[in-house]
Amino acid sequence: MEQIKVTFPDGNSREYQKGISAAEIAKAISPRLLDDALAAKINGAVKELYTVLDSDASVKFLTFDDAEGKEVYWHSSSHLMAHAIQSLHPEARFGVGPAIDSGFYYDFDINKKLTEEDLAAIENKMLELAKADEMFKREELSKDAALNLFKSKEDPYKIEIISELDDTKEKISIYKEGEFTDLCTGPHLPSVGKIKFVKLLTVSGSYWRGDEKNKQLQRIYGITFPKKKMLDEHLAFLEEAKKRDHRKLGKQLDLFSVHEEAGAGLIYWHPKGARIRLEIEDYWRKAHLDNGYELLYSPHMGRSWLWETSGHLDFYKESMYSEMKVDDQDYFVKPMNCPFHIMIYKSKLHSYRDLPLRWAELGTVYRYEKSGVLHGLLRVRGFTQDDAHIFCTKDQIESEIIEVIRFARMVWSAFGFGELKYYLSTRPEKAVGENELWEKATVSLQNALRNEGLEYEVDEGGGAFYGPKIDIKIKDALNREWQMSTVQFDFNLPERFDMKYIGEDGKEHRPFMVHRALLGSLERFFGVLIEHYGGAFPLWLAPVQAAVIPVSQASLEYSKKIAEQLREHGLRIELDERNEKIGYKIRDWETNKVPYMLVIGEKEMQSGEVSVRQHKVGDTGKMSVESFAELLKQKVLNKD
RNA sequence: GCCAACUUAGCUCAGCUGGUAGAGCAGCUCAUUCGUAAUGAGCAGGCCAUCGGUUCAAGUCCGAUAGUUGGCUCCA
Repeated sequence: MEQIKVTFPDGNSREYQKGISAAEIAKAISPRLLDDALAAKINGAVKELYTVLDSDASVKFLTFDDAEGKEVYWHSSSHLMAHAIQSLHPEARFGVGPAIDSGFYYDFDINKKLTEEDLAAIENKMLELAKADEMFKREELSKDAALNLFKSKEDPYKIEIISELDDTKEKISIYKEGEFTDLCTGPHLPSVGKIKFVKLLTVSGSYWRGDEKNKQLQRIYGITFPKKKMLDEHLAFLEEAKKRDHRKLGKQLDLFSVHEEAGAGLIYWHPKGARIRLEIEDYWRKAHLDNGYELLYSPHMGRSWLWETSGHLDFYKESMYSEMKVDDQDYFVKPMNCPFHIMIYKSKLHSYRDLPLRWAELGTVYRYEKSGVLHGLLRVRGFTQDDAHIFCTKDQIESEIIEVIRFARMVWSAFGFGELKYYLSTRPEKAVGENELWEKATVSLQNALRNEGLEYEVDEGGGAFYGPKIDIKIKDALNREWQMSTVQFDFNLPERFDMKYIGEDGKEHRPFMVHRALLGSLERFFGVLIEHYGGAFPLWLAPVQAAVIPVSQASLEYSKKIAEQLREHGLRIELDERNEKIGYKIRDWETNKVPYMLVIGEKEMQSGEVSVRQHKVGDTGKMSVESFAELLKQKVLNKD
């Protein structure tokens, strides 16, 4: 019998009989591996465990610990859910059901409007079907055969998908699992029995293919796990995320509000929230001034000429608020700051010696967002961007981009976000600007990332029509990713506004323009920050840095002096004058997540010290007022 | 905008199949003067989101409007 050589990820290789399946190899290695394995990566492609090997190959067994293993697991779970829905509601027709980053969903068309209460029944059915432990059987078939199959099942969505496939290019395959057959590329688990723990999370409407012109289907999101512990941990994570919800904390800590009577999606910053914003802005301004930026202020509205010239009235109108008449002229509230910065640029003739210009503004813009997408601070209709525009020459773009990336990293680490992810988006099919410009700009973005030694993902064709870009995502304390920063070239606006500078050669040249936002918007950033810190802000941002708490009225006068003394050090201090027991007041400041509490009673009056209690830590002993002030000032300085 | 759920005191929530509203916290007053996560008593607080309908009777049922929440390609 012919032998083949199989190489494993650790570099070792072994000989097996030709025609052996991946599952048999796993079994030969250890029964435990066969048990844990969900699929196999054969020569770089994820395949079913029962895949047969006919020639030398590299094989990696995928378990639930691998991202690709999870994907197979959750994708198979979506089939299982569809199976359960079909057996409970035979009239159901199915859309698509992929695995997602955290679980899976399936879209389907059924007569009944499902509510969250119906999910339990589907969950139970899934567990029941999983017990039957049916295999996922793959079959390949021609386009006609596939069409006939789904015509017989009267499933218009699958028919639509198949009719767009080309079976001369790719095989059309279906998977059967017990009674349930689905169009699918796979790969899948060997059998549904691997799916042990199920939690269906939400049911919602979703348009067929995400297009609101199409029929709205129902979507169920769910997640599954092989071990109970994993499910429990996931549910605990969801619970923790709920606790940190910025909308909840915003109310609880009196940071901000939104008022339906006064308009949805518009944020009111309360004194404590505004205090935090002020600290953010102060840091932001100083950082920009220290890093070669100039700061600008620009109007909140502009005449239609501006928006016609910029092109916003052509390609951005649906996100802009309607015009208002001023002296019979149409004015628009700004959705972006860029045209204003360009007007400032154009207010005089520029020499190449002026460049680069780095102009930043905390610019408040208003954009129409559909009512259904508004979400606390994260998706709003009015917000302040930490916007900047860089105007430079061709020779400067690379160093400018390097500088922006370096600056972004510095700002993010100041706010406690060390782990960033970078995404480079290149030229889409429809684009303005010459190829050479795109090439040059894209290379400069690439070089900037490489220069900093950063890993990045490339989204081919994912750039805006006016230029390539780098997006930066941050990871918060719960490991969730947020897209925050963006650095975008713009080949459109300099052209439209006919921007120029006089070069060394005495001739007119077009400057390069880069849009750049780091925090994105202060509202959204604040929301992310609240969740990242769970409302317990670091000292330098905390609206109240320390509360001075007299044990009884007897030490009130002395406490007042201490509070005053600390305020003179520039610290944000509150004095708790309430006639309550010490335990009550401590509890109150603890729940308000104030970093420090100073307990002042008879003993402290005698010794002239303060008793320091730290949030979440507890009593940390006595020290002098001055050394406490110095400690705090040092921590503020270090953004500790 | 679309689908679903939701909207009751400042906040968090009860209020069963229709019979005109309840708790805790917060607030105010009084007593207490207290040593590291809730002292006690009392008072006050609501056009039950808004508008309309069904009914002898609506917080409760129906409809509309506004808002909130979860979603609306992470592509078989």
